Amino acid sequence: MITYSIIKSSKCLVFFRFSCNFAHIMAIGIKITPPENLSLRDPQASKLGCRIIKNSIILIDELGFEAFTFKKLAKEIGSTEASVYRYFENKHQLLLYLLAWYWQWVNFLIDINTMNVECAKRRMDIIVETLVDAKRENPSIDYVNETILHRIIIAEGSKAYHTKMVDQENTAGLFQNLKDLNQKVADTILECNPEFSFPNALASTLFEMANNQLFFAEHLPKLTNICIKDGDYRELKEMMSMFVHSIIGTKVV
Amino acid sequence: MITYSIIKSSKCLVFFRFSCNFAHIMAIGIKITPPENLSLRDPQASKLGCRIIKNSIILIDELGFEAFTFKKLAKEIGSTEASVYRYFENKHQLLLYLLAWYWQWVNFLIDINTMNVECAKRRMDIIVETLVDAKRENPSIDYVNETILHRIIIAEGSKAYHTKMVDQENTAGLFQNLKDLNQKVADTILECNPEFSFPNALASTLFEMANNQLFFAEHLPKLTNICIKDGDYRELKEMMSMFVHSIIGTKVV
DNA sequence: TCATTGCGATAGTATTACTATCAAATTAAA
DNA sequence: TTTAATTTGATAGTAATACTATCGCAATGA
Repeated sequence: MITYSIIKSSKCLVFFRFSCNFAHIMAIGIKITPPENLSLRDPQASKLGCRIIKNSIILIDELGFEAFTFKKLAKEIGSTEASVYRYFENKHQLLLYLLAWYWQWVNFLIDINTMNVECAKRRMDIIVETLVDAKRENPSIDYVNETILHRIIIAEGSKAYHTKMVDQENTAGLFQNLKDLNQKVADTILECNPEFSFPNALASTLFEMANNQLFFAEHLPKLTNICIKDGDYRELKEMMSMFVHSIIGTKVV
Repeated sequence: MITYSIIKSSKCLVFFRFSCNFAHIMAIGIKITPPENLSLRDPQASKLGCRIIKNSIILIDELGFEAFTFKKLAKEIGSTEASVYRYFENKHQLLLYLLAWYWQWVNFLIDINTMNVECAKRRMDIIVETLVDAKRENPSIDYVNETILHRIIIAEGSKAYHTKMVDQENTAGLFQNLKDLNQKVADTILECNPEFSFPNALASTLFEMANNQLFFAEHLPKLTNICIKDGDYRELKEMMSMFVHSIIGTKVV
């Protein structure tokens, strides 16, 4: 369950005064809390912890997950390796933490983006848009750059579960946020067509598809027909929307 | 271009005598040749090279790619780390070699499985089946266990391109076999519906989907509706077939 | 103000990911 | 069949990684 809370800040209040359009209400904030066993202590509860989060996102994006080390991170934030290890057991746990954050964040974005949208087909399209382009920033948390985090998800996301510890980690609940997100999308698919037999499989395919096609468009263009220029993701959104509605045989109400 | 050749061996000739059904002609062999720059020297040209291939497949499957090292491999085959390094620059290159092998192998399997099948829709279904269940073994090469290799592809395949060197490696042609395979599937999609706009994107989605759904079925069942028991992949094949034909709007001729 | 906790500093270990060298063994060429 | 070239095994060594352990100071909170 996600809890919503209004964050107070002068900047946000200004936005409130100028617009009632959801897309501009920057004052809606959310406290994201990855599972407790994804860190040795809550990084959001201390300054060092927040610096670890913030700079690990930047550094993983910059170096790639393989070349990223706690030593380099410590140097970057002017701390020590040992201090970083007090927050996370290892870099894999840190990656899982960031992913859990992201999954929860997308879940929240879907909630606010689909709020008050009656038509299930339209909600499905909004979900696709959100998966492809989860770029809205959370104004209440300045130590997470959602745009860079999204790049990490695209490039490194699948490494979260492609390990020998998957089963163990899954049992420990470390993928709960991903499963919640999957279920939310699956439920919307079922609303489009209650007879559809594979809602969860389609939902997970959509996640992977969004990330992979973005990755291919940039790095292996022969594997896609999508072209992304100037941050315009419309082509991918339209393709995915077309795929989804073809598969589930959405009937427009 | 793949070259086909008949391999002679007593075992294979026996099969020849008993059956003319393609599924049982085990005497069709294929020499698979990954790009030259995927190894420092051709491992298939020496005994040690073949032992490296054979046992790296077994060991990666056993330990997972992260825990797999050349030292452990050397110990396994009774050789030395330095000797393994004479064949492959590092374990990432070895993984790429194995994947290139696999992609070429699946390409070949699609060729023989769809041989003489006129109907494009039927060929598409055979492609889906082959992607999901590339389990036929190549009798002419005993140092590659295709079944175990398939497990590696499912568990580690995406790590091939999720690195900071993708662009460089792609320029060097290391993903050519994957792109060829993708193009073959894309061409068949276009045969089903010449108007279809996203053949390559759908093809790459099918590859990822086959592997991911198999992985989820085993490790993260909440992310799929597919259930695999006793090696029966029919449910996945049927789901994917349904997805494909819904998307491309196949017309049965 | 006293106890706890967090942090920085330093040290140390086993493993990883290589590179280099040399001699013995094997293979290919003459 | 001898010679030359190549391939391997054996050993050594290095820089980096992935940690673990200890200590004392500083901030915090009860």
